Amino acid sequence: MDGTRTLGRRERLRIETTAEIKAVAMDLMAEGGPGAISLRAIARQMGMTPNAIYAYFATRDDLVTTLISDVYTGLADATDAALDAAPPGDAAALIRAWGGAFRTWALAHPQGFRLIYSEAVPGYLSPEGGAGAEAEARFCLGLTRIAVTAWPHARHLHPDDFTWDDFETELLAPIREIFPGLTPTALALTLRIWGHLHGIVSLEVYGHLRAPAATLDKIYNAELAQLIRSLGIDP
Amino acid sequence: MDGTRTLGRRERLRIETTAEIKAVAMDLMAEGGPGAISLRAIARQMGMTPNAIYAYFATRDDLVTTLISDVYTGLADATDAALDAAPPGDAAALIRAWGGAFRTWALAHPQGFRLIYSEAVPGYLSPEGGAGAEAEARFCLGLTRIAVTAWPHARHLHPDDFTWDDFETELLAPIREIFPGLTPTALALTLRIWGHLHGIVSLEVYGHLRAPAATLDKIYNAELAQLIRSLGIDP
DNA sequence: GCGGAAACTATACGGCATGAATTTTATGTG
DNA sequence: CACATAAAATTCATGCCGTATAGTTTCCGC
Repeated sequence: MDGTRTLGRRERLRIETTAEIKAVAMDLMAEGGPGAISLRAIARQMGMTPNAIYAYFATRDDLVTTLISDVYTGLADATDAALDAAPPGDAAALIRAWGGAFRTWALAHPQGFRLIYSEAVPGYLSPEGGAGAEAEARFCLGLTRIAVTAWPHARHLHPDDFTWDDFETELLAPIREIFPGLTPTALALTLRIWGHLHGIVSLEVYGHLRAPAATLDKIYNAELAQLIRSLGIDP
Repeated sequence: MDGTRTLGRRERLRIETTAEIKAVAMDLMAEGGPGAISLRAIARQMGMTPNAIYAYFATRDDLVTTLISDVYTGLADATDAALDAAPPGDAAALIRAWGGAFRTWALAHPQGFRLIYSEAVPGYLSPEGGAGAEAEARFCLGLTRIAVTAWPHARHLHPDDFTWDDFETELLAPIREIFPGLTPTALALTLRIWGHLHGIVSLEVYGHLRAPAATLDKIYNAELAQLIRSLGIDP
């Protein structure tokens, strides 16, 4: 029995309209930034009354939360796919794949980047735990995998300053289950690497790095190269 | 003759009111974030009509631009002061001073950090060249000074991949005048270091780094320590 | 074919930035 | 001191925004 078979015209329409609302919202965001997402603009675009949207999303914030989740999922999909396409044991290749996918995605979806990382929607308050929490966890898990893969080469280069007490156990448990070889210092390193790449890409996306595009490519490649070196991996 | 002596009551009041508008706007931002900056809220707080503010700032965006400039100036003052208080030739001390001042300022002024780095004001569009451009230049100049100071130790650790052609000359000229010893690769390194620290602090300010405050301190200190090591400086 | 739910519209309220016109207020000058 | 003038502030209006409430249409399952 096919589950979708039982969908009546009603629920099919509902799904399609929901998708259209999100698609129009994404379009508005793509040109105009996250702040351009408004129920009235979406309704105008769709030839509807603003209030009709309330049949699909309880509030504008609910819609934005869904968008953040979708967009972050897209980012996590991109980095995961890059990781899957790289040779699993080759830490340098994993770094180049993940790092490249991250920046490529960010430059292709600058407004999406702003949406998920800078609360750029006027009155929006993200729900507890954050909007794209699940996707963000998956996104970071990829980076953690890299750190775990590289750790045998890297551990002697980094002072072993951290213990598991430095992290909150409820967040920790699922990660340690997936990566039994993870150490506290490797986790701290993971967060720092995240920061490095996030920072460079973030400055680039927001236009603070006033250099030609080709130079920004070189700078990011230099960053990845030094990251690989700093993890004690042979080029 | 004292220049301020010639100020009449009128201009003194104007200056005071302008200052009060900015102060109230800062207060609103401190509790409620950059998005809470609204002319009506400011006017309410001051017991005025919203339109009265137009006598002091042409538009809300003008006010925001001024605020960004003020806030960024505060950040640049903080990092400059830290740099001035450190032993000039000691690159490791400069890094710890600058990096520490940067993060300390960001944690003390999280909403200011959001204001200057993430365009979090609803419909705000920053003018050409960016709002806090002068302060940002000064802020980056401090970091450049560190890179220049450390470069003799660091240069053999970094492949010399960059040339002056990689950067735009009009932005470059004033910097090269201040730092005759600056090389293109050192400048690229400066931007990358900016990215590293910006990214870690940014993730922390936005709550993406879900770890206890003490751990975040340790992570940042580990970052500064590794930065010093990666520049070939003895501890 | 009929009851009820889902989808949608109409109207309204309060908040926002801002423009134009107007009144109030203070200043410098005759 | 009185008055013209410019600055400061108010009032009124327009057009955005989210969203609450109430009413209407449409379609599905029984």
